[in-house]
Amino acid sequence: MAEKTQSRLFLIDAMGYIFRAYHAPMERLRSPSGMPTKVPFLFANMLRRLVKEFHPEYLGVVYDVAAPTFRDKLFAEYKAQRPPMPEDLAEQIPYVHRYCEAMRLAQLEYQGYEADDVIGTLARQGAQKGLEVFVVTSDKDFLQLVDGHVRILIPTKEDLVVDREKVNELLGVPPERVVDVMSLMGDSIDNVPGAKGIGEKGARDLIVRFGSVEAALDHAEEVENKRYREALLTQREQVLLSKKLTTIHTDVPIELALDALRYEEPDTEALRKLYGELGFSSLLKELAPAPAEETGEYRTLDSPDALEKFLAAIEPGHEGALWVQTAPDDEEPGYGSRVVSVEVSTRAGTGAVAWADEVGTMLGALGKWLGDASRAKIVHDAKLVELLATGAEEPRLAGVRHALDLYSYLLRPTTARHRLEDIVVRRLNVSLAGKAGEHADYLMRLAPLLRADIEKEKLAEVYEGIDLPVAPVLARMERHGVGVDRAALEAFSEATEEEIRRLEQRIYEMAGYEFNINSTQQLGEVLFDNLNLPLPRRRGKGKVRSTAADVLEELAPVHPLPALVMEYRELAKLKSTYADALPKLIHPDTGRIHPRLSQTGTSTGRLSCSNPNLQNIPVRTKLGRQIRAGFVAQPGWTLVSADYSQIELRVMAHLSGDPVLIDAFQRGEDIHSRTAQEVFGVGPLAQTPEHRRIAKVINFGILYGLSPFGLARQLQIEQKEAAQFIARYFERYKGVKKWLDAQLDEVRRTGFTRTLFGRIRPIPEINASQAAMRGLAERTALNTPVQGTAADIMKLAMIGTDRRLAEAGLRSKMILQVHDELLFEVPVEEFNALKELVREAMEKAHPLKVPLVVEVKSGPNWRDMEISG
DNA sequence: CGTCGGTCGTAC
DNA sequence: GACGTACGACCGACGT
Repeated sequence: MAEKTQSRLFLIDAMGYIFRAYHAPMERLRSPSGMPTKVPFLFANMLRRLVKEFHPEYLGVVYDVAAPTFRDKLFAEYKAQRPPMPEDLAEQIPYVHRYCEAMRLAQLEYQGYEADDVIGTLARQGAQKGLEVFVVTSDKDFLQLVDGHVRILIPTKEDLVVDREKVNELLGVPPERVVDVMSLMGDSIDNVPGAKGIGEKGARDLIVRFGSVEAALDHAEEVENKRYREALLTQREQVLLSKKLTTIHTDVPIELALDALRYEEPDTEALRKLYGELGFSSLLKELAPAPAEETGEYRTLDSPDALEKFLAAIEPGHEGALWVQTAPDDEEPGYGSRVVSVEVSTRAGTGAVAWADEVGTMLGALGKWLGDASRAKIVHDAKLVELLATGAEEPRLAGVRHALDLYSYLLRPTTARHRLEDIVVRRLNVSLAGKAGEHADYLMRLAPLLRADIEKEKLAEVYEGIDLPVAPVLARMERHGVGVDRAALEAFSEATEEEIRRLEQRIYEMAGYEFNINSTQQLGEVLFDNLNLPLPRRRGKGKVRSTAADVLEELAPVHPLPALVMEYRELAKLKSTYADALPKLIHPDTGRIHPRLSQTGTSTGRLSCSNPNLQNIPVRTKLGRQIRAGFVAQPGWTLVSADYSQIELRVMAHLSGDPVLIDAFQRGEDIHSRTAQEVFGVGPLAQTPEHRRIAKVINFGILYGLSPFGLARQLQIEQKEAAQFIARYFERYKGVKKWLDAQLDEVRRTGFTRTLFGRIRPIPEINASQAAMRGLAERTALNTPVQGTAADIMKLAMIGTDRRLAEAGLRSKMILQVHDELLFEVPVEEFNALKELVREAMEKAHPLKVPLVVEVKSGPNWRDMEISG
């Protein structure tokens, strides 16, 4: 440890920080109970950083008191325009206090004095006592306090320390002149008027020239700039008043009581409780592990027989919890994961574990209970239990009543994680101790809590009717997997490798040297520094200039290199993401790929797919479609694809009730052509392909909440023209416009969107103060009910199709879902039966005001599919 | 040497 | 800034 020369005193401008934190863009941050928490969170993080980096010996947190101060008397309007504190800020402040208490920090407030003056006074006194003083604030006013002993610490990511020199750098004047500059500039936040017409630059120049506000006022006549001169001549009183308001007093009659400010070890238990309550899991992790808390009685079932007896002893009608434990290094268990133990529980506070040392015997013992639908079960991940604890044949898992991952997802679809550990921390504010049997115990404890929430939020129907019943369907899809043609993918990889190398050489030659084409930074240097190609306006928001496809496309007419890079990128993408990656995921036992279809991976209710993601296999370009040819049916079977035609636009027709849109779909019209007719007023016969193309872009854009800007960019037209198209669209589809407006209204009021089936998505950003964030929230609020309703319908179709397949005794297998498409692997002789069965199941999944239309195709692989019937 | 945010590109 | 939802490869900065 370095020798300490001087003790350090930190004075924190709490209210200043709190206001800034409140305006930080983290609307999502909420406690498990739904209260916004960004203020205490950022405050805690700021202090954590500060303690870690500076090891303060003395520290005080200074607040303002809600009482009139001398400034109020001095200037009635001072802080007058400040609106009353927003409710969602006020409710967070007590938690800052609680945090400070838990940290055992001194909290200071003095009746009748503002935090500024208290801090100023304490800082001076600290300096006089020989302390090194840091004032933690982002308020520029405080820069006037800086001297040899007092510095300002601006709490940002890098925690900027401001000394005399730095003040000069920031404001262009030394600390003694800060007040003068500020009182000319004014401060709209603190309602310090300043001089109208003089901004930061003007203020600095005037003070540098004249030395003080008074001198500048006295020599106003000499100022050449007319605006400044007039301002000084006409606003003398206001400027002098501003100076009084800005000046921080360092002579408040208070006494620095150092002993009270000594930094002490925090009260870990209080912190733990607070972090748990607020859902600060990252901070919680940093604390020492929770003391072994009142854990249940856990025991070991040391034989399959004992497990069977345990399960048999569960009274009919009584719920039992089941946890399937996979290998600890298996972060995302799925098909093929190894089961190391199973845990069961019938009463909160108890749990029993059975170790699966003999593969299969343990699961065998479970079978009877698992398959008995009259025995209600509580599990975490129903799909995983189905996948790992049952075989391909009967008995399957039956009688699942509570699936906690689905509960968690339905309640908070935007929360990143829904692991049992995460839910335990969120709901019960403890972390698991790692004891065998504990998982099943917590399933029992949590199930009634989450179930109550589900009912309160009116989510039971979507749970019972959609998300729970689709889980076993997904499990069977994962288990069956998808066949791939390894040789075809490897051949593709080799062929592209050669072509990629040729392209690389040509690119290097053109650039004049070798570089990493995959690095946007290096590519940017080649294009914009060396070749001096024109920088596209306003692209690239970081330090790296954008080299995205649309930028390269714009550059293509100027130079041949961008086109080569685009070609290189297409090949490199196909090779690395698909051709090389897919064969690695072929399962050694089955020779097939078993992607994970996640039911809790999206905010809208869609599925997501990973390991690998088969929902983004190329289809647009000819080259890309070669990858698609790598997905094949086994001999004697065929692939069948059934996709919904325009499902999202149909959903919007239904939700909005727009008569024109409904009419178009009821007549079975080409919807893009109809939109072209509505927007451009040209009938189908007079339409050019261009009309329809634009109409198509508009139709899709509407679903995403597009702006004139976005439409103009995509269509390469003037923004004004794009705005006309949109206006025209809404004129013709008035019902759509009305519905979209009503959606926004509702989300602004409630903070939630809902799909047709009641699935919710919280959108707290809808009332954010930052326009960009609010804009995104608004578009999200428009898109989610449409996308989510379509997803719900697709899940219903999957449930119905799965049931009909079983009833019909067909061997055909549903193997994949790609949002509006279902893929099946079908014995050729079953094809005709399957085709009608699927069409029926999908088109009748749920009746809407418009028909749902399904197109069925079949073929030997996923590329060469032909329409049939 | 792992983690993580940024950029890019694929799908619907 | 500027059109919604995903997953994943790659780079490069950062921390150990």
